[in-house]
Formats: sequence, C-alpha cells, structure tokens
Amino acid sequence: MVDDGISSNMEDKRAKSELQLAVLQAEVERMKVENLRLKGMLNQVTSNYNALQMHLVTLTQDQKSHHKNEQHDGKNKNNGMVPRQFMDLGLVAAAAGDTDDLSLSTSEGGRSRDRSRSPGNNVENNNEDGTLMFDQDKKGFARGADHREDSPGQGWASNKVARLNSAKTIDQTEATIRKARVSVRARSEDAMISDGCQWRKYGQKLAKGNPCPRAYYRCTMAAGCPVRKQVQRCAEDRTILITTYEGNHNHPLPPAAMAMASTTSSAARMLLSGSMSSADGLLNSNFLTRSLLPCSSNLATISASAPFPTVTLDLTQNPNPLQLPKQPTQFQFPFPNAPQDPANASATALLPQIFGQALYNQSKFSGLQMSQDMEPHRLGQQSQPASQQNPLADSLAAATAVIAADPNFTAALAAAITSIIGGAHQNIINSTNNAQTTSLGET
DNA sequence: CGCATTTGACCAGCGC
DNA sequence: GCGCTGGTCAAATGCG
Repeated sequence: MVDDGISSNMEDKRAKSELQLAVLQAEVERMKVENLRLKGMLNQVTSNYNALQMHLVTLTQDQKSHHKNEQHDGKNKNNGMVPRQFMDLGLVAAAAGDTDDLSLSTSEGGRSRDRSRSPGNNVENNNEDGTLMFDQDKKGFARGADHREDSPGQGWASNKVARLNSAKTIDQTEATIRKARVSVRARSEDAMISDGCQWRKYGQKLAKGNPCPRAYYRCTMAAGCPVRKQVQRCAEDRTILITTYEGNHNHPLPPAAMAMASTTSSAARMLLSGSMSSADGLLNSNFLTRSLLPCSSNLATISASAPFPTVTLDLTQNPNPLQLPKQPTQFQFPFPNAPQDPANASATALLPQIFGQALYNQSKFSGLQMSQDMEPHRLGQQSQPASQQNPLADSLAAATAVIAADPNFTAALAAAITSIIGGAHQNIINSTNNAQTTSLGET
C-alpha cells in the first residue's frame, strides 16, 4: 500500500517533471528560432544600412562626374543622364538633378553665388548641391516641383520617363526630404558637438530672438560636400547646443559621422514620409510610431512648419517639453519619461536598431531597390512583436538617458551603430561611457 | 606659410 | 518699394 502510494507519487512527479522539461525544451526551441530570426533581421538591417550608404556615395560620385562633363560640354542641359540618379536616391542626387535646371532656369543657381564665385570655385559650384537645394528652400517649392514634373518630359529618354512616373511620388518625397533639416539638441559646454566630421566655419550671425550667435559650418571631409550645419546655443538654456544639419554627405563617412548622418537622413526621410498621404507615408508613419515611441523621453519632435520640415532630436532630456522650440504645426510624440538609469549602458546598443530599422524601412518604403527582395511579411517582423517591444522600450529609455547625459552623444550613437555593423558591443559600452570614438575605427 | 576663423558686406526672400 | 532677416562670401586676421 505504502509502496504503491510512494510509487504512484513518484510517477506523478516524474510525469510532471517530464512535462515541464518538454515545455522548457519547447521554449528553448522557440527562443532559438526567435534568436535566428532576430539575427536575420539584424543582418538585413545592417546590409541595408551599408548598401544605402554605399549607394549614396556612388550616386553622388556619379553625379559629380556627370556635372563636370556637362560643364565641359558647355551646359548641355537635360540630356537624360541625371534623372536616373535622383530617381533612385533623391536624398543626394536629386539636388544634382535639379542643379542642371537650377543653374540655368532658376535664378538661384546663378544669383548671389555667381556674383562672388571665381572660376576657381567652379568645382565647388558644381558640387555644392547643398547650396542649391538649400537655396531652393526659400526660393519656392513650387518651382522645384514644376521642374521635376516638366523637365523629364522634355529631355529624358522615354524609358526613363516611365521610370520617373513610377517613382514620381518618391521623387517628390525626396525633394522634400532634401529640404528637411534635422536639429539636434544636446547639452554641451563645447562650442560644437563632436560628430565625427570635419567642419569649417564659414560664417556667424546674430539671429533674431537669440543673443547667442549662430555659427555656420560646412563639411570639409570632401571637396564640395554639400552638408552644412548651424550651431547655436539655446536662448533659454545656454548649456543646450542646437545643431541643425542639412544635406547629405557625398563621401564615405567615418563611423562616428555615419551615425549622425544616417540618423539625420533617417529622421528627415521619416518625417517627410510620415507627413505624406500616400501608402508609403502611412506605412512609414506606422513604422515611425513603432520605432520611436518606445524610445521614450522627449526624444523626437517633428515640425512640418514651412519652409523647412524639421526633425528635432532632443537629447537634453529636459522633462519640460515647452523648452522645445514651438512651431505652428507640430507633431509631437508624447514619449513617457525615461528612467534615469545611466548605468544601463548596454541598452545603448539597442538604440542603433531603431535607426538601423529606420534605414531599412526607408529603403524599403521609399522605393529604393536594395530592399525590394524582402518579402512583405517581413515587414511585420520588422515592426517587432509586442514581446520584444516592451523590454526594448525600457532599454531604449535607459539608452536615451545615457546618451542625453553625454554631451558627445553622437559618439555614443556612432559606437552603437558601429556595433550593429561590427558586432563589437564592448566598444559600444566603452565608447558610450567615454564619449570618445577612438576605438571606432577598429570596429 | 598655409590653413582656419572672424567679420563686415552682399544678396534674396519675405512681410508690411 | 522699403526694411528686416537669414544665409553666404571673401578679405582680413590669427594661429600653429
């Protein structure tokens, strides 16, 4: 009797244990699958990121050489070579595509710049897409849009016209994105945050409403790089440095700079796509919400006010959103406050996933060819199941805190993004803590 | 001496 | 048309 009781009890326990074991094994298998899936996603994001950067540089170089040839040919306009470039990736090359028109048909191409540009500055003139696109900002969007709609029919080859039609929406988006600015607010005692690029100051102005002068810089890492930035201290809190980036680099970037460049590019693209009514825009909006909402903190403010659509990345972690420059039309993401846990440095590694995903989604939804082979259902995976979002949100909140506490936040961003490419998480932590990018080159 | 920064002037856009 | 403002240029200046 007793033996039978003990025996049956043990049988029960054994059965339960086996059951639990089976459950655990199933869970392990499930996690393995999930792990593989995440790795695949990570690889995809990384490859898209790299491809996008390379594509950007290639297009820019093509565009530069093309413009030089055109100059030699005596301004032979609209002969059909340029459009392909800014159809594919308008972020950089669209400016060049318009440059042809601008240099002739728009006064901006030849107005004040030509006044002072000596022949020796021709190279700069050719390549200074940023200047041109920058000038377009104020000179009229409508005109730019007209060019994009009219000139193809006039001078482009028919096959390219067809391509244009299919990508017209994209092109318009890109044109708008080119005009977008990305503003980064960060606390820093330095005159300029370290973002990995080389800048040359070319001007300084006292802007109205701010006793602090606004400094103008242009990128000097490559001749004719159109990227410019404005640096100004916040009038209300002079410890806050407001850095506004415009344009896209036409050269390979060091890891530290790549983080900022891709981030600003991503943000700009997301902003513009999110403001569109097209399906792309809606999808991107959804993505933006999914990706940025978990970030927490008052991280991103998107201003769609004219004339410049501006994405503001607020890394000052100021709990008072009123400190953000209020603009008439603003879409703000009401992130919950970030937990003050700077010690959670590992969480920083998750931040680039947001931006990496941003790039992935950009490339996908913006019609860039490099991600067209992705199956649609992967989109759902990219958006992350809820089981990953919550821990991600917490970690990202901590990451935000870490970066916000660091004046050289871009170094942290760079380290984080570098980590996703090179998988060097240790460097992330080191770089985040040290706010230095010295080890980034090794990654 | 070469390069970067400073600074006054110039120009275009915009509002009145 | 005029004045204000933002953005850019380029000569002058400073620095290593």
